[in-house]
Amino acid sequence: MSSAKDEAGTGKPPMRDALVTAAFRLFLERGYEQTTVDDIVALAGVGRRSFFRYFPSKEDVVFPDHERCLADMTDFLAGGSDDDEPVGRVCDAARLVLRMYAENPTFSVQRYRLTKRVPGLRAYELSVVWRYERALAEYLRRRFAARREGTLQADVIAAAVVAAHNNALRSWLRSDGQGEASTAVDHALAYVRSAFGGAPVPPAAEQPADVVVVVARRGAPLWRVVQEIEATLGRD
Amino acid sequence: MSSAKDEAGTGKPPMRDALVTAAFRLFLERGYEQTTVDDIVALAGVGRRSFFRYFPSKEDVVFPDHERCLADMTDFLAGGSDDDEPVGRVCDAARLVLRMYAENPTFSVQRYRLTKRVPGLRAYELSVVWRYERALAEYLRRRFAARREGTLQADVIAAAVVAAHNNALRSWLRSDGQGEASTAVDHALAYVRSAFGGAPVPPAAEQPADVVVVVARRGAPLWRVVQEIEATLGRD
DNA sequence: CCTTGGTGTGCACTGAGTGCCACGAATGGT
DNA sequence: ACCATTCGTGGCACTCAGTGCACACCAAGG
Repeated sequence: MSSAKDEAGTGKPPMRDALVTAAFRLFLERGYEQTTVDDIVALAGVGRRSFFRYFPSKEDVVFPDHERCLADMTDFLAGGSDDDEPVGRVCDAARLVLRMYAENPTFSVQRYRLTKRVPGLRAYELSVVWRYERALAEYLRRRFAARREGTLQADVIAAAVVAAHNNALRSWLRSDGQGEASTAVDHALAYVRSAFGGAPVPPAAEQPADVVVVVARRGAPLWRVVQEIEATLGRD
Repeated sequence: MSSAKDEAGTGKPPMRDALVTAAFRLFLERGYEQTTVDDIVALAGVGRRSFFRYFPSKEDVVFPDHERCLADMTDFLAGGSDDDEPVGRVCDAARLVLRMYAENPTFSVQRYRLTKRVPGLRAYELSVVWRYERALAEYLRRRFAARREGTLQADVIAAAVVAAHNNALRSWLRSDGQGEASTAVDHALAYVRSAFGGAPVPPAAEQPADVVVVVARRGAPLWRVVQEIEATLGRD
């Protein structure tokens, strides 16, 4: 029904947006589980089959823009240079997600209230967040390839960045999107950076590191280890 | 069918175990998605309705013991005293999960291979891990209630502990359960503790390690670092 | 004997998701 | 103008997970 014409300027399919708005209208007024896909397509005036053409599952309609945001994040991480400080780069990547949420505050708050109440949506959100975390961790693994504990550090730092980001994001969502979201996230990410500070990346350690890692073979002479530590730590 | 008697000593229902073994036999030989619940109950020789009496969903049969482990973890965290160092307590709680995996190495490895290949099971595992992480975070939030950034630190540290634990656990699972799982997890958790200000590395490892990693915050007193190294390295 | 109560089972139903095919509207080549 | 292809869409039937309900069985106990 209605127009088969695309809106000028955007190449976006209007049907997809119609499904999202119809779905959220029903989700908000009668609940997620009480709304069937048939209800959504009836309200949107489209066939049931078309719903699953745009969204592989009913849960996907709740997170319509995350696929795009994930692609942006991977592009952002792939586009950096090797001179970037890895942890800072990952924090900037996390800010992309925040920006997406901040673009539609009311929508984000509605979705937050929905996912908080529906266990199935919380579980689905976890898989979405997990993909972001994996993207960050894979980037850090590449950057930390030279380190001895590179994969461990990459996984832990990625998890910490995501947790800090989500902590700030959720507090912003809980306040109905009042205030500037970026300041809270900056603050949370600063905490992570203070814990994992710019680590000593071997080739070019430009900025001073907060943490120094020393690896010693068991049986190595103690004076040699102390000498090594004093050289890097004692200067502070 | 079969015995209606409980096995002496254990109050476990035998039907539940029969369903788990039947399910895994089919999952391994023809895949998870290619196996229906009807197939499982047919092999186990029970009614279809009984499956859902023991497992709320098909995915739950893959993680039959996590509910119990989560209860153990919350009990463990609730049973501590206020004198405990919070981060260390949380690390010990994480070790409970590792212990559960290590109790049945072959089963754990089979399940790992399964969850790695099936996206639906990976998503379900995320929700399981999330509940562990929430238990750790809630504990830390209580312990950090006095701090100004208590909830942030609690969330970030819990996420880091879980990530470190999972990193070590997965590397152990990838090696078919060879070697001692606890050493890798101890190592990974030591990294997290070093990053978040707890004591550098409190307990000396029982097994002799080939390398000793010491992580020190810049600005920490040198004598303290040397003392820590001497305690672990010098004893050899 | 007839109650309870717990446990296992059969049946019918809802709803998500899929495969297949048919229809109509562009598009494109001759 | 004609046919052929493609694409977006809708309709139909089907599988399968999960649920509600009722019934059968078996214990203990009046």
